[in-house]
Amino acid sequence: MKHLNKVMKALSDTNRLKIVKILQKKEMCVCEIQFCLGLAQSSISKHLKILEQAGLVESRKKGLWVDYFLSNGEDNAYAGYMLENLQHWINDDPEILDALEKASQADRVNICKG
Amino acid sequence: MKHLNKVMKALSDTNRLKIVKILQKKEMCVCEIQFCLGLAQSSISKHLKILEQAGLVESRKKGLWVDYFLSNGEDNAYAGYMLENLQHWINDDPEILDALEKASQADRVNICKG
DNA sequence: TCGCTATATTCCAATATAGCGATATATGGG
DNA sequence: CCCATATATCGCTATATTGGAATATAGCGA
Repeated sequence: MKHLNKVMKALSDTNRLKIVKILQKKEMCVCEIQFCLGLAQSSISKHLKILEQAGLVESRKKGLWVDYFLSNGEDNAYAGYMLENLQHWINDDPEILDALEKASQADRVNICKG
Repeated sequence: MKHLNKVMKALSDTNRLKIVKILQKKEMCVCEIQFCLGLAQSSISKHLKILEQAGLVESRKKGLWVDYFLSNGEDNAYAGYMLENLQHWINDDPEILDALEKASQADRVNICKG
């Protein structure tokens, strides 16, 4: 039950739902995600940690940047099922659409280094 | 997104997960659920209200008792999907098994009235 | 090594949540 | 109407969560 509980807690925050939805489009670094959501950098980092510990996302260091992407569900089966569900869910929500729109504009080179 | 968020929040508590799992077996009144979980009656009532407002459970007055049962998902599609998922999830968890065992013994006439 | 930058962590304030006891509400029986 | 019972609500405390500013860490280039 612990694994399921972690997944549910991770997905019970709207900002983390937004992160999952934009990562469905492409993998992103922290500053790109920050650009999409408009929260402080530390808040994004914390949300990503919660998602990572629930087995929903994984990360890969790429020089200075850390790329986050959706997990394949190997680590936590419940996470895999929920990610599959979320492919089809809340695609019409205005806040999600807004975040996705920003995600399509997000480019780490323009966002950072300034 | 609000509907999904309510469902996720409702399912992000282990006691509420237990309630959903035991209601999969049979509908129950508040005192029977209380017997299965071992929480105060007011706490059970509050959990049930949260589950109800998320569209996961419904209730039916039956004299002094109020029977709670799983929703059919008409009210909130996300609730319906999650209830379907939960049919297959955490069935081997020891805490769930314990609650289910208690549920099979629970009989409102013995539990209440003194 | 030194600085610059991207990310992680720590600390703190504000708010939300879970739990319980006490009380209120509602129903059925006498 | 009055009492007993089942459930809901209120008031409170302890804990968890969220968010941000400040700081620490890590990698890159000069």
